[in-house]
Amino acid sequence: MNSTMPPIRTEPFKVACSSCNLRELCLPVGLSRNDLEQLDTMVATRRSVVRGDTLFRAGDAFQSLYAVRTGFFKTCVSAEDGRDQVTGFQMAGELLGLDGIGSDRHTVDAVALEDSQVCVIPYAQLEELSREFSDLQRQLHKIMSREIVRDHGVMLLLGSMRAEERLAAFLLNLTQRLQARGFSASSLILRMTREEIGSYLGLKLETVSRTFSKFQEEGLLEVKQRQIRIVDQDGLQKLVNGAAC
Amino acid sequence: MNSTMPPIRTEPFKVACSSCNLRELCLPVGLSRNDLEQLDTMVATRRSVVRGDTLFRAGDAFQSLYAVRTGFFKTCVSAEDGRDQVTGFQMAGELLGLDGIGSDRHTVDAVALEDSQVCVIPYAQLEELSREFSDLQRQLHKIMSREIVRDHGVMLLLGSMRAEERLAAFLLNLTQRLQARGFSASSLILRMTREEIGSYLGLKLETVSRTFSKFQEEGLLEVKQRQIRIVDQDGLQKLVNGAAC
DNA sequence: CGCGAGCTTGATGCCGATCAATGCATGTGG
DNA sequence: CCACATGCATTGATCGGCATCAAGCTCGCG
Repeated sequence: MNSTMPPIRTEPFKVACSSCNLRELCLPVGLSRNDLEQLDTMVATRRSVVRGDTLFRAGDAFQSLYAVRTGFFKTCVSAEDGRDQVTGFQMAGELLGLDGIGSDRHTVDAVALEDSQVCVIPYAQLEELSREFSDLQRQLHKIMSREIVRDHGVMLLLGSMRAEERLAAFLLNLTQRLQARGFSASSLILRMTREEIGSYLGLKLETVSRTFSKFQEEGLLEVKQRQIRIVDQDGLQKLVNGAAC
Repeated sequence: MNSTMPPIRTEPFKVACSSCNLRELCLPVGLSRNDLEQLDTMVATRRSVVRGDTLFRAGDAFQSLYAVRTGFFKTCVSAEDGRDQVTGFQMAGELLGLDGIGSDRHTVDAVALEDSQVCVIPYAQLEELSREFSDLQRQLHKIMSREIVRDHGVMLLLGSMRAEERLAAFLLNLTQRLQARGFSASSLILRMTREEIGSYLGLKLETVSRTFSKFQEEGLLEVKQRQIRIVDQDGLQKLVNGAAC
């Protein structure tokens, strides 16, 4: 494994956080003008990852965090026996690599589901800078804490929801995050396969497919391959809340 | 909810991290003499929680982290409809409350499964101190990152393992942590009910019970209510790795 | 001593996995 | 431009693991 690394393309031209249109969603949230300019000095490079390539793999040395600038990623853990589990999907403004801090090695694979760009955030510098700027420190801590809380939500989903509830929760979460980025709340194109959705939700791809079909029959969704239109958002929400009981 | 808070018992006598026998497992790992003394000034109080009581509840304002000094806790998230999910079990040296940083409110309930004591770590002070002492900062980040990694492991378990594998993984994890604290690697007393184990593992209590019985029949364990003796650790390990396939 | 919380065990049923076939979209080479 | 391959999605039939329902059992404790 980790045999032949593909050449890493970095683009070291100026990509200021302070003028990034994602600054209200990304690491810079809540930072002052001054703090932002400090961030700019640190986040000096981007990196492009083509669809299907990995940004990093489990076992790789941990150096940097990555903020998704454009595109879409999944992260997977895998057990020795080959089983693997998608642990999350990341879109613009979301951070990748937090798992690596604890052991100086990444513990998941991060795979681009479409051609993507990330901002490289050298971790040593981030730690240093966050010692100086308490707002940055606070923001970093919040992001990590929220990741923990998100994971707890996934555990609840995996541990106690049924297939329909899981898929409904997944779709609502996805649209909510897309909406925060200015996309439609009701219409989306899935970046991932049925199998990847299934892995994330603890279901087999056939079950995901059947559940999509069921939702369509019930008038909750319109499904055409990866194009999804949400027809009855409240209906989905009720499923998640278990109001059916 | 949160109706009548029980009186909070704090014991403000000196409980120095620098002389704590958990310092190799807890927040102070890897800190220098000097850093440790700084920690001492901050972690000034303990709090006792009797079995069945909550240390904090979802929705409570977040003020402090807590390090388990003695005893045993579980943390639970709950959905609106009442379903709840145990997200973890915490023993001596482990930190509680990280979930609260992101939103200034706790998002889980922390319940003592036996009479317990925790060290109170005022979070504002911890942030401040960790700006000054980079080793402390690094340690805090590592702890948060490891929590994320742990959660990913639970997702893998919940998403792709079968009942026997889940229980085997759970037991091995538990004994490993107990062993790190100087307890036997092969003999333990469960602090939680079958139902709580089931909630953590995404199983019903009957399934947990049956699986214990099965393990006993197969000569992997001796089970007498909550007293467990691990007879064949390798056998359990093989189950987890899916080597049975 | 008897009550009750928690545990065990059995019988049955259902949800989602598995196995298998077909359909649909995209891309590639003749 | 068509023929075919390939990857992904859908749908059906069947199976199995775990949930559910329902009794007893154990043990600690008032």
